[in-house]
Amino acid sequence: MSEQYHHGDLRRALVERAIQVVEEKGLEKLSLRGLARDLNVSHAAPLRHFPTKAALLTEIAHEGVMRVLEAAEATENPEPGLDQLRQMITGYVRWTVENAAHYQILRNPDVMRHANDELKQSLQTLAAIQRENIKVAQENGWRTDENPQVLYLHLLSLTAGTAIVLTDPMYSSVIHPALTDVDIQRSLDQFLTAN
Amino acid sequence: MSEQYHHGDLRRALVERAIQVVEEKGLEKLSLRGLARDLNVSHAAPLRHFPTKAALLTEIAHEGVMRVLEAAEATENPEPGLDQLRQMITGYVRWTVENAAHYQILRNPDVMRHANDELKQSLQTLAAIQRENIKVAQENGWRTDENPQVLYLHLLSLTAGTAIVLTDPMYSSVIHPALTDVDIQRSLDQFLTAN
DNA sequence: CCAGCATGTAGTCAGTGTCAACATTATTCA
DNA sequence: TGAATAATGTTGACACTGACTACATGCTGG
Repeated sequence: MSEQYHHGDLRRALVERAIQVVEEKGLEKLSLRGLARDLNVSHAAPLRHFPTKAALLTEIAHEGVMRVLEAAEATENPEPGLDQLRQMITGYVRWTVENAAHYQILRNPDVMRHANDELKQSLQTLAAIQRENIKVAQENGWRTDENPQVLYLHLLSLTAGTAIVLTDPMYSSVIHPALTDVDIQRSLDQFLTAN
Repeated sequence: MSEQYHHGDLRRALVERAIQVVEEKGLEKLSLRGLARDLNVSHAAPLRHFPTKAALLTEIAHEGVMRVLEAAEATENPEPGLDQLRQMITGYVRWTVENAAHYQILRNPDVMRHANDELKQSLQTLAAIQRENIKVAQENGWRTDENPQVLYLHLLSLTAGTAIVLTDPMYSSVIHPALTDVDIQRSLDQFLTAN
């Protein structure tokens, strides 16, 4: 058991501690050297696992998208069509609310500027699933005469927007604190149940 | 005409150059010292106008919210009710698309963490106007039996979400490039025209 | 077993935000 | 008007950061 020199799984520890730091102190306060200190490791050790700070954030973002994908796909008894679409949206929003800090890293514009192919690919996959669900819902009679592109834009805006409104400090002072899960679901359903 | 020592209106120049830098190079690359260099002024001069970098961003954010407010209120022939609501949403989204860099600063979580009362107040004003417009629309027969809180959450999510989807690089690879203003309007109208 | 690789360390560099001490210009009011 | 004072700008410093290099240590497979 090498207690001192080698950490064990520094790579993993960096990712987890980074998310924790963003929760506690905000993205602004996240630094590689700070992480190194927290993990009792020299200031340059993180660079052995991530060549750059942006690479660390990219990895975290990629992991976030994968988790969102799981959450959006974790539908119970997915009755194809509108029901599946509904569960997907709800799953997405639920994950972002429960992982607000992780989600904040994921939607940092500077992360996307350095996005690697892996991250881009996972975003494409998420988009494909969303488009497919819209298609199936339309085949099952939902808004049959609406342009799928328009429906996709609306779906994306509503899910991302709801996630942000519920997690971003910018909106916390403006959103009624007594908002319940039922209210959130009702808001999302405005889009789904309308004909 | 003091050409050398005094700048003239350094405060204003800092705000404008900062927005420009974010457009050109991203928020990540914005630095007070860089701004000072660009404006041919010593590295500490900006601190005479903004005690901290966060204060500069806060000021820019505040100005942004004020402009959004104008854009959201600039309704032509505002027929009270749904029409006014519609024009407000469209104005908001249009401004964000035309001022994507400015909007990006505005919704930086780290800005909100250091928000001053002025900024908070302007956000409250915007929220009040949105709520009021919903109330009037409901009084004029739109979705009369829906909870106003739910409608407000939905409105906020849809406008913010649409703005972000259309301006954030994260979504540019996923949104169809041939999306027209008409498509965007149709997406927003999903919420408004439904009964 | 030991050669090579993965991982960690120490030292350094340029760039940054912020502060304090000082310099210059603008403004106010006796 | 002119001198005190406020506003604005400069210089120099400090601690912190991301990143690079050279070196040290531990691990693993031929």
